[in-house]
Amino acid sequence: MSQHRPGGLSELPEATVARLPEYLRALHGLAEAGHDTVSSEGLATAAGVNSAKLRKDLSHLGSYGTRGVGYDVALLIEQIEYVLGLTQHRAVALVGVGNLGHALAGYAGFATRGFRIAALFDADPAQIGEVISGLTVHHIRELPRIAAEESISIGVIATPAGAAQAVADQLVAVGVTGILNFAPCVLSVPEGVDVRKVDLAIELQILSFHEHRKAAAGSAGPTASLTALPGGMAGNGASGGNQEAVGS
Amino acid sequence: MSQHRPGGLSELPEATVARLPEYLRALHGLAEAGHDTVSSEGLATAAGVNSAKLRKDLSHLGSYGTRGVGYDVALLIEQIEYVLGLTQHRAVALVGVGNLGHALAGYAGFATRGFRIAALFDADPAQIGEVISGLTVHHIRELPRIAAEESISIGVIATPAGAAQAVADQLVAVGVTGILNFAPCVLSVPEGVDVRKVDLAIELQILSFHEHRKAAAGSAGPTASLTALPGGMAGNGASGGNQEAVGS
DNA sequence: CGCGATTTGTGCACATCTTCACAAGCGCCT
DNA sequence: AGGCGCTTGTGAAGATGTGCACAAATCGCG
Ligand SMILES: NC(=O)c1ccc[n+]([C@@H]2O[C@H](COP(=O)([O-])OP(=O)(O)OC[C@H]3O[C@@H](n4cnc5c(N)ncnc54)[C@H](O)[C@@H]3O)[C@@H](O)[C@H]2O)c1
Ligand SMILES: NC(=O)c1ccc[n+]([C@@H]2O[C@H](COP(=O)([O-])OP(=O)(O)OC[C@H]3O[C@@H](n4cnc5c(N)ncnc54)[C@H](O)[C@@H]3O)[C@@H](O)[C@H]2O)c1
Repeated sequence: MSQHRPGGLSELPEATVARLPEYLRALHGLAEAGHDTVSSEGLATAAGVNSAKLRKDLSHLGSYGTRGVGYDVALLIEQIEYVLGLTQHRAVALVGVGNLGHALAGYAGFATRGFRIAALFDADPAQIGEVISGLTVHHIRELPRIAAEESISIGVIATPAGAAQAVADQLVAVGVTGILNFAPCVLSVPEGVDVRKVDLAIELQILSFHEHRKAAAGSAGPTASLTALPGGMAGNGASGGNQEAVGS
Repeated sequence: MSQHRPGGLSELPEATVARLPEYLRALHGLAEAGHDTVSSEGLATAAGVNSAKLRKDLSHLGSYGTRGVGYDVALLIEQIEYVLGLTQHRAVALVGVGNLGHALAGYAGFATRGFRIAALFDADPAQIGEVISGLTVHHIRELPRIAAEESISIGVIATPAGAAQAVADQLVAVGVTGILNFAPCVLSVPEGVDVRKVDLAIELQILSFHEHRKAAAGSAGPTASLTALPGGMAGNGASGGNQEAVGS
């Protein structure tokens, strides 16, 4: 047969990488439910995607499905965990144990899904020394020492936006090359460092757009255009001129 | 001139919609810094995107930039807020005030970016009646009454995964058509209801993949292939046969 | 041993998104 | 008034992602 040579990790399409964790979660669920094998259709449903897409995704890993049967659940879990680099539980540093940081520090999903919170950091003297879920909060200035001891590879930033860039710089300085940023700001990092951002407000605003769109479609008919645009005169009088986009 | 007819909200590419909130955040920063106008290059940098992409995105809104000058900051803020439906502060219901829910309930970014937490819900009798950031926690069974009073349009789910689908069903039943789900599970909802999901573990796993990839490239040269694949024999002996994908 | 039922893997066409490159438009300065 | 430099808006090409539809492979069964 083709043998296909899985190529390199670099050849995995980014969109596929983003879905593998979802497949993994679904597979763990299936394994707990006692399934030994699963069809692409079954797994696709559990993961909320199209089955053809799922098959194509899995084929990129060199895929060990069996025609007429499906995929071996345990084997597939192992494959995906390997590809994602989860076989070693990576050490994660969490910086900023405020409102959100406390919740994250106590989150069980860290450990159960391939990670280990290795250390907590903050800059506020009042927080230093506090123990959260068995972990002591260290001053951020201890980051270099602890990063070396624990071989931190991923950093999570849960500080206010104003401090995020400075924290990112410090993380990069101690060798962290993957950052998950909860602060609502753009981080600038050297090439080779990956940043992913989670912003609650952005998610809500995207939902809001769809609410708005649905409402407009309902009230103004299927051809609804940008009705009642704020026009141009509000902020400043300049550039006025031509905003007759109203009503239609 | 072209006049371009902004078409409808429906014509905005989804990728563009997902970036508008980021532009909006950057614009607010620029406004506070005292800028009246901004070039596509400047705004693109502040938002962390390519300037051509930004211009194309803005052109979809009918865009009122001025050649040779740039965009009027205040006007653009207004335009984007209108398109995203933020001119009315939407009412949000938060269900599940555990670890994460507490952090979300106390999050100031809700209010400052176009939303109003209208009510908190939980199922745990121990939580009912508690006041968090000025809001009382209600029993989930009061959802219908309160949803009607407050005209909730968006629901946030911060319950354990096992309860998420039931909560989603209840939200949909009271007319919510936009859901932000923090529970690690797939929600099934009727057509017309939008679900967005935030999963911390998935983000970390994607970062982990890139760490893994970078490490492999470094140690095994640029042509690094899926070295040391777990092989095929672990889960079960079946389907063995042809896993000589090792080394090569 | 062969056949039919089932399910994978993938070629292909289509859709969406990104990026470049540049003409057209605008304001400022002389 | 005219020219110049700057910036937008967009056509076109390429890259990436999606989904259909079907041949190929495998299993179970008679
Ligand atoms: N709370 C939420 O639900 C929520 C949701 C989405 C996003 N966010 C974002 O997450 C971030 C944290 O939110 P929060 O509500 O936990 O804020 P917070 O103010 O409660 O906590 C911030 C913590 O960061 C620490 N800190 C400040 N500067 C630091 C530095 N230089 N180094 C180390 N630690 C530092 C502070 O001492 C504090 O403990 C913010 O950027 C916020 O916008 C929060
Ligand atoms: N804590 C985190 O940092 C974090 C991070 C990412 C994702 N999550 C996810 O967010 C969710 C909540 O996490 P958590 O740590 O806050 O959990 P938690 O157990 O602390 O809180 C869950 C809350 O939901 C309530 N609840 C349970 N069933 C309910 C129902 N049917 N209706 C209404 N309320 C109900 C519980 O009473 C509890 O207060 C989980 O799915 C978790 O996986 C948490």
